[in-house]
Amino acid sequence: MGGRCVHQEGWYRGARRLVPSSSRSFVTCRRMTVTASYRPVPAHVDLPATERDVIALWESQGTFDKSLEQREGAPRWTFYEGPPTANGTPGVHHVEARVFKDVFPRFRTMQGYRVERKGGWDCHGLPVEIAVEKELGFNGKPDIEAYGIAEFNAKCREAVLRNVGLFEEMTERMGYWVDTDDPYRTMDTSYVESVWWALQQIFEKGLLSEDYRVAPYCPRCGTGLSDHEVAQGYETVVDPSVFVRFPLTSGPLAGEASLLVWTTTPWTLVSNALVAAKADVTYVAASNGTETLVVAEPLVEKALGEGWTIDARFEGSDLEGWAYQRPFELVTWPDDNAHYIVTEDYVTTDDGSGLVHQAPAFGADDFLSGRRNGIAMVNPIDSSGHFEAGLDLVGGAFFKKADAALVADLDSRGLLFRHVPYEHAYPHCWRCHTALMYYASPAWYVRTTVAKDALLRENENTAWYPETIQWGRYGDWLRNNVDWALSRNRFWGTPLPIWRNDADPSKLVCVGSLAELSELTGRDLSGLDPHRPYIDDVTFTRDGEDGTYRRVPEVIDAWFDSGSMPFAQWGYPHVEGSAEKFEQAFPAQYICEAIDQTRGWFYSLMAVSTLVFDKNSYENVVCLGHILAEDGRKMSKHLGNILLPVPLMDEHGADAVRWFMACSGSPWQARRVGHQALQEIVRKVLLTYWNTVAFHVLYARTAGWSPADGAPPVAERPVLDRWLASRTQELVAEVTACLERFDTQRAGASLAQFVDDLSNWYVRRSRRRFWNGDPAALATLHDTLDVVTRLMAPLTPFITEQVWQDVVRPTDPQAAESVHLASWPVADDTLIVAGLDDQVALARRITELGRAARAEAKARTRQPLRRALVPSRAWEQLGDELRTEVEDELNVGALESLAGASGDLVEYSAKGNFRSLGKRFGKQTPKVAAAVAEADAAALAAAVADGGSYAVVVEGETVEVSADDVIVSERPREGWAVVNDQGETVALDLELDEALVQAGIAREVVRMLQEARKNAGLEVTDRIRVTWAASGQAADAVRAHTATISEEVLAVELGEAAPRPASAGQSEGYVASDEDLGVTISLVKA
RNA sequence: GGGCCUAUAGCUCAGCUUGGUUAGAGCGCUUCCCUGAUAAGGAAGAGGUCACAGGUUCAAGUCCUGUUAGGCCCA
Repeated sequence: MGGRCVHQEGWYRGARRLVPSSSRSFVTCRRMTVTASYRPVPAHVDLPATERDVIALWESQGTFDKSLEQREGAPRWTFYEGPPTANGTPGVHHVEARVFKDVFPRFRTMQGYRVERKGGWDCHGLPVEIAVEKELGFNGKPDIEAYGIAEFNAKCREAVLRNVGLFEEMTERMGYWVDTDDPYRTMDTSYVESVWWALQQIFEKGLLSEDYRVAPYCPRCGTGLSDHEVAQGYETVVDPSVFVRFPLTSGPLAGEASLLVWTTTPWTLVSNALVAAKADVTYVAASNGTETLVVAEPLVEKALGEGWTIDARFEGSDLEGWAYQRPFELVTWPDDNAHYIVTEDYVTTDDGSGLVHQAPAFGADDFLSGRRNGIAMVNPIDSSGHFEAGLDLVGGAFFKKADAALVADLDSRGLLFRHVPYEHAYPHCWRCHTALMYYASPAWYVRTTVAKDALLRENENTAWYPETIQWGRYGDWLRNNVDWALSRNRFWGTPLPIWRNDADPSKLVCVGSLAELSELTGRDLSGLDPHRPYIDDVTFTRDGEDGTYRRVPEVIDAWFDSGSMPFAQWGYPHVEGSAEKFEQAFPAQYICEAIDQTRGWFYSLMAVSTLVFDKNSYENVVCLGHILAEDGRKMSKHLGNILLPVPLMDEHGADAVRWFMACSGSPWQARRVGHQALQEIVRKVLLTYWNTVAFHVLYARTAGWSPADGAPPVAERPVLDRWLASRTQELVAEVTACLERFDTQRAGASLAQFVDDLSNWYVRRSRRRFWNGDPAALATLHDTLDVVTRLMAPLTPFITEQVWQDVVRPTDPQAAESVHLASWPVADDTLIVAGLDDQVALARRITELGRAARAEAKARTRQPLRRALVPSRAWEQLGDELRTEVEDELNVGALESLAGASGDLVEYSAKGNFRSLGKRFGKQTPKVAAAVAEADAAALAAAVADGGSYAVVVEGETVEVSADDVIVSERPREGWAVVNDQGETVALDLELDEALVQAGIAREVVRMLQEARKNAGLEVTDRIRVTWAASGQAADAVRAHTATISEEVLAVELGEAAPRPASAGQSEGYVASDEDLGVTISLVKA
């Protein structure tokens, strides 16, 4: 097999199975084909500008479409796009989720899967209505009705798509590949019909029903809210908290005492029906000399304060039936059954007085208690949240605004015991921020509680990232599942497709499509807009039945729309071909949103598909933490700390933003995004990678080398090549494993470390070989860049595409036309050399120590030293090749073993290796370690050196220790610069002779000339003519090293002469001089 | 009141699953070194009660319990 073999196209080759990579390796790459060479690459790159070019390239090549066409017939990896409501401008937090929605589909596509990415828009719902209302200056439902539902909904339809353009711009700019040409839209007729079909399924299972319930209700919006909407709207507010006297009118304390009742909603006192006590709590009648009050015993002090004496005790159950005088007589009560004490389990003694005021219309517990006790429903507040106009004191007042007047009135009548502001979290409408009422009204429910076991089962089978959500936050929510309040008394939503017989309200028909409706009505309604108000006009009768069927007025919760997207995006089951599409793409392998969707989309998806198909619609769900501003707070206009996504990407590049989202910190955690973090990514990751590419291209072009020219097999290349090849394969395995478990953080850390090693170790150490155009080095780096480019492609699709176009594609006719059409690398185990990475790590460790020793001895690196000594074990492990690397790096003549030095040069020390000793000796570990430390280290070192063991005595017992049990350090004695750390030692021989000094000077001169070359603006390949002037030792040194210096600086001539005076003839040469060195040079381009 | 998450250097964060000798990185600061790709790189220094208190263990940043503080969610 020929060809450049690192990447190979067609890992998936169109057959209906996955074909793993063949065993082609990049060991031998010889091909006779003449290949074009690398495209020139600028050393400095403008990343945002490059990204715009790449976007244009993708556009012109149709790359995204090709990434799907190429996988025609391949196994699918299904992704669902959670539809944003395009009802606002996109923010940086949208980028976060979209990065994750892009990375894994790209990765899986490269792995050979077909990953369809159908975009979608959430079109219905209150947010849209609110925005339109605001635009039209409306203030509630009556305004809308006056305006006309048809016109209003037309405005909503228009508003929804108004910001789509902004989302599309951001989507394109960040490189998120999603099909925005053919998105699903929840307002489309086919989508609505799918939702109807699902509701019909649920209806037929008896799980869709109407009930009176107390539910959170927004009086401004005039609709009930679902629990997950309520969940989003808690706000901390200060409410009046009042303790009120309810004088007793029956029972043993009648006329003598009052109940003390606590509430934070004084406006509900108008509708008080009952007081609840807890049966098994002790209540007391307490007096302070002027009055007697009844409270729960544990709360006496908290509720009443000091100075109260207890007159009598009662069990809660004793209180049952005692009547009291209600706090307000503002509303007439229809019967006599009210205003007495009942017992309820939900009463607690945590807060208040242990006596709870109940108003059945305004609390869930109150409602159930009222129903149990046959209490009439008294509700003086209309659906807009205002008290009935005719009432005294509060007539026409908005419920929240009535508190002050009511409290003042209680006070004036002597019923107010105490009034303190109370700060608590109270639910508000998540869109309009109006305080919610808990309000009894009829509503349609999906009986999700019936499916609770199935939901728990499906959750068990779903993989959550991070997994704590599964049975933590989300599982908790499922276990406390309540029925889904589905209906909304609104306008812009999927109409609830239930028609009720007006003669017999128990007769209901749930319609699953316009076709069914056509059949029922006997006229063709296939072209009907299924929205209000048109659908409201559709009525029908049925043979043999009296009355007319009319649609119920409600629309449904938009969350049900989004939860239906797995099938509704295809119009399933009505649209032709939708069944096949649905079956191919259900369930999804992957969805991803931020954590706020636990009770939103994650739930609605799971609930809908479990109810309809008895199966969850996603297998893996990634749940992201929120993005915060640089100051650690939420981004908000109010705080002025907003970063807009497109400008942010135009400044730093989308790749940097993507890398931040995917790889910086933990994605599950709330994270701070800021300019500094992004700049660091650009500098440390992206530019380091780019510079390595630029370096490679520069020297490959200089040498006229291209991959087709071939190179020796990897096994025959120098050690650093073998190391890099091995490390690259390990990187492939590591990054693949990380991405397969959705761990972008670790994948990013591995890649960043690799790029750093590549640039700052491999390339730096191998520069000389690149200057010389060594095919082994060039081939190694080329193949590595090819692999790492593909590994980085899902994370940073732009810069990798540019590199692909500059480096891989021009040099390989078989290369895919885009990196995103290339196949994912598969680790070639045959290239992995066991232990090599450790050896190289040791070499790097020793150079580190050597540098430290030089710094300590103030021996600058350019001054060659005769030799450095390292422990014998390290010396052996390194081998010849790596010893040479270390010698070069440290600028020493030779790296020698300490063991070879004369005996008194080395001092041994030994200490115990706790990890090893601990396993063997347990409790005795510290004693054995102490014995090792005290032993004769030289003898011990000698004994264990050859795999032998050494006996130490611990509390009279002899214990054998071997090499693994101890850490032996060798430490040279005086006259040496020594750095010793954790068993590794480097000793430098600091003695200089004339030859070394001269070599040092020569190297200074080289350095000087190189700098001069650079300052003179020469190309790296330019030859030069040099003249120099120096005296004494320096002159001797230059003379002695003329050949070396010339070679190093590409001088065709290096003559000793008086340089031209600086004042004259500067145009003919570049002059530099170093006073410390006593050398002046002058150079001209040859 | 309940659930979950977090607490490690001035700042941003790894490390905790699987306990091991002297707890790391980057940014910032100081002093050096190196540099014919680099907006880079390297060495040294300053900077840490690994939130606190118990416990398990020969050994705890890591495991267990409790507490405190912050965050998110729910009541």
